[in-house]
Amino acid sequence: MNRPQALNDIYDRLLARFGPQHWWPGETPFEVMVGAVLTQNTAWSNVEKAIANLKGQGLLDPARLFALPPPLLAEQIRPCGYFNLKAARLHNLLSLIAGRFDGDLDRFFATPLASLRQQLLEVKGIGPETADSILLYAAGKPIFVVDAYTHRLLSRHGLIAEEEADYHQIQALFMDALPADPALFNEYHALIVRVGKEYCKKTGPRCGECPLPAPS
DNA sequence: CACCAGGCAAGTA
DNA sequence: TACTTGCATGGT
Repeated sequence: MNRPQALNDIYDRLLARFGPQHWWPGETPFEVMVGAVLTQNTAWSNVEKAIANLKGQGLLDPARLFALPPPLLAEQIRPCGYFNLKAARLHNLLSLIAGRFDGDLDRFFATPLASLRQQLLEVKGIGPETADSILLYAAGKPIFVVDAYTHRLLSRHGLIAEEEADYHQIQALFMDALPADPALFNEYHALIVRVGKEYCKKTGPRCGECPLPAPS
């Protein structure tokens, strides 16, 4: 079976088994964007605690958060780990939005996709996955998000060679195989995380109960 | 106790 | 270019 068909088949099986996932967890685009930075190499349950702190302090707002000195921001996001690093990274991102877009997230997201992605990647601390998560889940752009689960799933099912697994190559596999539909990209990535958390963890995979065909 | 979780950048050779 | 390391909390 060719790869585009395999990827479409996997989507159909995941959707049939798990149903729509309603991602990304977050009430506003700004909250989603902040969550994308805070969840870097971190369990989402810890990010929730950090977001709850910010919300409780009334800080979940571009101007308020940018005005907060990074050491105080770090204190609020402590539960999600790497707090000094992430405070600086968030501040870098907020600085871009404040400086070039007057703190207006809608204006920032109205930037053409290629330019918007490039500007995100120029922020120190925003790599390809964080940029694409913001583009897809906060801005609603047609970009496929590749993460550790995506990489692992394709590798375990023999759809990529381990060393071939460059971020943009994996992204291209999905974007070439699927129509450029943000709702579809959203759902597919969410389903990959869903099956990954339950059956395709780094250690202890439970392939026998996984709705996908067992790896060969 | 060890290992893992929706990365990224900086350092080394 | 290709590895390696630091960053850090909370759950299993």
